[in-house]
Amino acid sequence: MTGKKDLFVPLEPGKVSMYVCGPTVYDTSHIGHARSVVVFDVIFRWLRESGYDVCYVRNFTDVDDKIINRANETGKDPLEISEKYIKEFHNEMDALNVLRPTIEPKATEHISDIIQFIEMLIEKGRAYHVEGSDVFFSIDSFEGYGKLSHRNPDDMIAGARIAVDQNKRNPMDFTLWKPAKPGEPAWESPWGAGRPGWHIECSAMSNRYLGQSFDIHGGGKDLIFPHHENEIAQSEALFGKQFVQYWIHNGFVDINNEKMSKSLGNFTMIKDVLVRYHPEVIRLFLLSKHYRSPIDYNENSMDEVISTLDKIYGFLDRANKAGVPVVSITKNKASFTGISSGDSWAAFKDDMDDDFNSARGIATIFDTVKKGNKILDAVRDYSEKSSVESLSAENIKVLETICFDLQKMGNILGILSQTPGEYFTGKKEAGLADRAIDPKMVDQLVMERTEARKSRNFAKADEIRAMLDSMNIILEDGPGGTTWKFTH
RNA sequence: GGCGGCUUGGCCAAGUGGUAAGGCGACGGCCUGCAAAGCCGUUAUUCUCCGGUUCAAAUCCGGAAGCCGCCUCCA
Repeated sequence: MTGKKDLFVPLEPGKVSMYVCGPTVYDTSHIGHARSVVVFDVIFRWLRESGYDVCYVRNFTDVDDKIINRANETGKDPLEISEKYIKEFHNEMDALNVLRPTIEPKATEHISDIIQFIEMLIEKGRAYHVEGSDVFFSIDSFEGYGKLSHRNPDDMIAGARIAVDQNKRNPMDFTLWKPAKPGEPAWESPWGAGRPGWHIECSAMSNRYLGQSFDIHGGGKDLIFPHHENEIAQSEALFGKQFVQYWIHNGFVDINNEKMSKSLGNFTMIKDVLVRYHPEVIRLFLLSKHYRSPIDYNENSMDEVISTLDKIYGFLDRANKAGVPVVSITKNKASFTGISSGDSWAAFKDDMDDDFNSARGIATIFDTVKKGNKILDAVRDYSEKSSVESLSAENIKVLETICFDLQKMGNILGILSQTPGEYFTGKKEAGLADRAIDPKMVDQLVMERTEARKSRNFAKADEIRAMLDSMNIILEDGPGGTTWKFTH
């Protein structure tokens, strides 16, 4: 509300109530939806990690003009449309390793809450019903209108782009309830059969689950006006107290430096991105910039993030092979009992405590990986046996802490959910499938090269390596033998 | 027209008063038969420009330029 960073103090000690505007389920979700969801997923995870009992509500708008239009276009039932896209949304978010919110309410399941809310607004003189038309919220009845978006209603040229409904007392008044046309989804109400306007559902549902006043409200930047402004007006006009303590708005995802738009035809859907990239690459990318800034989706950036994730898993793999047990914390919490976190985790905590600065958190991950690699390098001479004994007990302990810290950080960002073995095997399989390469053939060539190297026939060895290189395969001669991987 | 934001090395990107994190790339070195990976070092005397405040500014204030978003459905 201040437009600045403020110290976070929840309304109720130890508890956080958070409401985030979810999607209108009329179409496939795009990368921009993914950013919002992933950003708030990390915020949710971090608040929980910080010891708060978090009630996280994210709604589905499942009744709306766009859904009705889509239904008319396809000849399907609106409910069928919304169900289809809710399911799709869930599948994609699961793939992105997004935790389910505490509650995911749907507008259509809260019609009576909405009607009651509107009735109370009318009673208080904050809303009015125009016979044969909509119920409108009267912005003149609410003094603070425009305080979130810093707009003065008088300055806004209402109706500059669309015709103003002549029934409105003030051109800026917005719809709370609108009558249904024949065939449209409708619910009985004191104002006839109809359906809710867009903004009212969030006021009604947040009130239902979080109360008249709650801690955090989030959503995309574009929702600031009019959506969130209108929510404030509705809720504060009715309850007379501050609606939300802290507003969090995430920035947009651009595609090759252009805004996603229908006219440019550059809508980038989550499912398409998931085909191209590992889910954790997508998450890491979405978190590589501060959540408030715009982020640009392009091939170059994605390639960079691939290297990033490879580097982190690469270290875990190295540590694992050197005898430091590495298991995924998300899958195996119990095995981490008894290990305490170290300096790296403390640094990461500072990063995240400062307005959820995931970009800085990722830098801390790099520092941590470097620290670990350094230790492994220092004992490399002894690593030929690649056994636990080659590392001193002290080193193992340090490395254990480093790996534990990394797992904890990964668990907040929603990455490192695989073991390094699973990760690299998965990558290899994806590469093989993409390129239609037979792994047996690769293994055969690698073996031949190993033989050639043994007999010091380096010319032949290099020839084989060049051949594999042309198939985008890179060899790594390590203490445990030669391994290979795809360049991306 | 109104409102808000952004401008940091070749690229990506942290950094809201104390003397420029991190990543990618590039170059040099260690390691290697040669590589790869990893590690070490180098790569912005300077943060779009011009003024001002301050002992001290990328960070605060004023002005200019460029870019972007919102004001209509939009994450």
